[in-house]
Amino acid sequence: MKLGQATIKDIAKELNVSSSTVSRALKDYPGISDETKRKVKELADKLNYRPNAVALSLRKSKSFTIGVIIPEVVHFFFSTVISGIEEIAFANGYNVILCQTNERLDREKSSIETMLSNQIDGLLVSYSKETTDFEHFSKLMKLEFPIVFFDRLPDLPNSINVTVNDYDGAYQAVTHLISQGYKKIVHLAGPKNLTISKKRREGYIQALEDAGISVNENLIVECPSGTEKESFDVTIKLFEDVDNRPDAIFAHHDIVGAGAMMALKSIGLKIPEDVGVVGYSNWQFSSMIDPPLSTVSQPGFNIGEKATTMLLDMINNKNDYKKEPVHVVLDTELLVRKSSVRL
Amino acid sequence: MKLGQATIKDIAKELNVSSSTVSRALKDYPGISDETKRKVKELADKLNYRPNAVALSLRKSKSFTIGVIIPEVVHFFFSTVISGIEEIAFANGYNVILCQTNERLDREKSSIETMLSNQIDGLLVSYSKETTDFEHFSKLMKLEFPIVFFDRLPDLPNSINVTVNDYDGAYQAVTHLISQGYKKIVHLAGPKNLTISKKRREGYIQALEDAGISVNENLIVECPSGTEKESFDVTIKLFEDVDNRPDAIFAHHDIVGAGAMMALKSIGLKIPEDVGVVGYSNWQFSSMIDPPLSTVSQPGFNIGEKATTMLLDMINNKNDYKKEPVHVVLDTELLVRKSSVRL
DNA sequence: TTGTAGGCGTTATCAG
DNA sequence: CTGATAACGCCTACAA
Repeated sequence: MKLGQATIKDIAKELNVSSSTVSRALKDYPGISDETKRKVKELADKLNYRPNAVALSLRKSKSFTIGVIIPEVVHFFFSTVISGIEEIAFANGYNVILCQTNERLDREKSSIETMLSNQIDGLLVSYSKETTDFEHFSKLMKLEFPIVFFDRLPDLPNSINVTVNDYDGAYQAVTHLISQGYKKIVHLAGPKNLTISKKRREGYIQALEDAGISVNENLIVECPSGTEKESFDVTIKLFEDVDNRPDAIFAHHDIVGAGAMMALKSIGLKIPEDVGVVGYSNWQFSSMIDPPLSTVSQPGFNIGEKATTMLLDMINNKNDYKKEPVHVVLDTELLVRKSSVRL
Repeated sequence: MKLGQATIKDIAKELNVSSSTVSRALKDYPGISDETKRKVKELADKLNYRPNAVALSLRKSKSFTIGVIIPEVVHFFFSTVISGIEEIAFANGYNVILCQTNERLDREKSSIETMLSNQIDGLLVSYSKETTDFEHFSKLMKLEFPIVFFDRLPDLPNSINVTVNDYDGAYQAVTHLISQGYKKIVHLAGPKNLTISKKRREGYIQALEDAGISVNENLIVECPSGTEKESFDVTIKLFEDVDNRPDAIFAHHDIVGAGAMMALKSIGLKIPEDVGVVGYSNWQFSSMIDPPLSTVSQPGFNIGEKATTMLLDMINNKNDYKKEPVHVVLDTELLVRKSSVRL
């Protein structure tokens, strides 16, 4: 800010009027002579006047800025969500402050503190994998501070949530595998404390039960870190017993699925002939790997849009979400590709 | 901000001291009795006092916020850069306001206006594909407003720049292809107005010349949008003439490379036996496609870190970059995978 | 139609 | 050791 930005005062001084007159002229208030308005606007233009949003924030106790807490930008899914958030925020004159937690709770907490210091008007949150206690959120919610959670939902009453139908996505994926004749289906699951993981697991279990296949807990293996390497190792282990191998994998996201595919190839198993694989999230790469990975597509952009729209509604009291818990569920879509089709 | 946040005044009133005393006590100024300090801090704690960063910004004419302008978050490369930016900013007590331009100039301009209104202390920019005139930047630079450009560099004297060595990356990639015996190497190039495109093209040309291969302009085809579909179509066309086909492709990024690979497969050509392919940027998917795509890896995270470090130096006058144009060039790394190895 | 004064939360300066 | 005051830029009730 060495910009030497012109202020209302500067304009007032030069024109020999008061700053209130300038302020009003700039906003086309009634009861200002056209002559004055013209002069003021002209000079403002000439001086390249730009209202100081910080002063405005202070004055109005409103910053027109929303905070976004996400685990990691580099996750394709989250980057699409951010796009949606940005779009709506921008269209409504709001700024977006971004903080990634890198899946760490301490980072999450301190980011929120900083954002609050900066007087954000509301918060969009997808919390970290380390977060199991939600008091830092509930504290704010009790004070009626606007928060919308997306993708990862807290175990809190009255939270406002936007997710996809993870249960249904998983159910569809597993049902599809069953329809292709796969019988012994592994679930490479996500961290237990995430609702999305729970829901996907439930969908997996229900699909099996509805097909009359008994659920074997040994076939549900957690891949908490979600890296390719982790799922590679887990998969190798699962397929160790040559006489008793699973014949399909439902992975809780595409990277995990891709890691599993590499493992399968490395031990000479053919996809989809020997083993079927379905992932989750429709990452950018999923259609390009070999064979193309079937997956459950989540509408990330829409999630961002919807969550932001709701948050702005809350901020501007257009809608009273307080009366009941709200949970918007967007539909997933099963994308069937080669990795899971053998009929 | 229905938070009813406690202010210094509140503390002062409750303790029957002046706000200046509270302010000083909170910051451990000398000349405040330990007793007072204790009381103030205790109460501040109890009231969950949080300094109002907006008021501070106004007072100090400094917001501890930097703006970031990028084309699109969903580009893997940019998301890694953001990670690097965030990391350094956060570590130094700075916030990050993010705006994506979606490759549109009007959006770029208005984003900058908004950010300036919000009194950002500096700007990190990778401009849009539509941007050919840089006056909206040079205007600010003349006023000594701190700006660091990364990845896409403007045609401006005295700009502070961080990029990778695109020329060298391309040179290495093409030299590698030549070393594998490929002779008729296509370049699927990026938009002409981007320096990165120019540099990569130059590297491509130089590598050919150094190997004594004459450059055929028909083999340099622009893929401005950079989508899979576009490069698919372009590739199909390039290989139409069965008797006179190229035998290798150097793509200006991995998506373009992947699109080309799909096209090659669709017309029955084998990679790398018939045609070798090298991409650029090392997208997440590149190691997972079939065959794994050779590529030039750019250190996105490091670019973000470096650019932010430099920007903060400028903001805090720790370093005087004004005296001469600065261009930090980080090294790329050629990742040789199956798509380009046939010897 | 315009001006004056006060305040949003904080801190620097000057005065006790 | 502590307090009063002014100022950052803007808006608005009240006054003229």
